[in-house]
Amino acid sequence: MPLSINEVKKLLRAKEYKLTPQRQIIMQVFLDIGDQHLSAEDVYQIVKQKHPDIGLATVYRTLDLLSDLEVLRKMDFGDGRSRFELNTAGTHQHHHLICLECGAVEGFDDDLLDGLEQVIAAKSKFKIVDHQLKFYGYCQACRKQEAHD
Amino acid sequence: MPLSINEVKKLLRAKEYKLTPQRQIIMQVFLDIGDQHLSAEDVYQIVKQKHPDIGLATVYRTLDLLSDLEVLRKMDFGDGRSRFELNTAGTHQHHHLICLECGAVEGFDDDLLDGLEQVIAAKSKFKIVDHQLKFYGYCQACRKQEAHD
DNA sequence: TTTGCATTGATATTAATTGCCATTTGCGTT
DNA sequence: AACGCAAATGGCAATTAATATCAATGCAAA
Ligand SMILES: [Zn+2]
Ligand SMILES: [Zn+2]
Ligand SMILES: [Zn+2]
Ligand SMILES: [Zn+2]
Repeated sequence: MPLSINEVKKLLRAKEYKLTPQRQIIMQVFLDIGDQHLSAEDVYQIVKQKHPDIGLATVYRTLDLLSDLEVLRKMDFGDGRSRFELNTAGTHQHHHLICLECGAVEGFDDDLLDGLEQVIAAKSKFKIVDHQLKFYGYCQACRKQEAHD
Repeated sequence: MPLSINEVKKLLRAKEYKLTPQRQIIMQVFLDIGDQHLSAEDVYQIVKQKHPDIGLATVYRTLDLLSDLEVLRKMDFGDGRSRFELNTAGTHQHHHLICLECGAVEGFDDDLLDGLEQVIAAKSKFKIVDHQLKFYGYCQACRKQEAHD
């Protein structure tokens, strides 16, 4: 659970990576922005405001690197681009509600599935290490505007 | 639950669509091939063997059309392309195991989540209409070759 | 047969991501 | 402080899935 840049630095060092200024800048975006799901382009636009000389390729590389370190979590909500968020709670407890109307994504943490992995593992030959649960529906704003009930 | 071409024809007719030869050929791939998850390119390659004059665009269009009719189900397993499968059992009961080593995908049907939607809906402001559950791990073949236990 | 309209197939286009490579940077060693 | 070198960067080309475009085709009704 990396809460600070220093903890990220330790994780990088442990795998012989450096905490470059660019990596620090990109990491800071996620530490600042809170509970949001950003695409690579999102991050690029935010970062460019204060650091116009950063490259898009570096953003992609850094997001992948931080995902490998499990500092970030790479997700796909079906809109054709990957999205990234801070991996604070363990992956297992974090799930998503996705609005079919406007695409809004809301995260929530719950461990209701923890027992389920063993049940599934017993029925199959898989060694399960992770899971991902997404709910699709209509958010409150869209429910008010259209008749989705 | 469309088991036959005729049932698909009815569903198409109900929405003013025709069962063209191309659509029938593409649909037949899924009826023949059983429990697999095919990309548009996969379908295109299979279909081209006996019908070399079919176009890739038509494959894409037909897969989208059949997904709209809920004859097929469009899925994403994180390998950068959409995959399609017969939508026999309801979507709600169909889930997937994905091998992190070789990418193999295994489907299984289970209704263990049916009660969960209400629990989540109660905690959030979403009107939930669907969900998707994926498990990640290592398939039997990969477990034998590498030490993943 | 003629007209209208959905469908098709070839091709161009879009958009996210990755690959490539010359240049720069961080950092340990002199 | 200057050096050497691998790692990292930035700009841009290349790739790739998917979509858009559009002329040609085919079917169905009049
Ligand atoms: Zn919404
Ligand atoms: Zn989230
Ligand atoms: Zn495997
Ligand atoms: Zn399946």
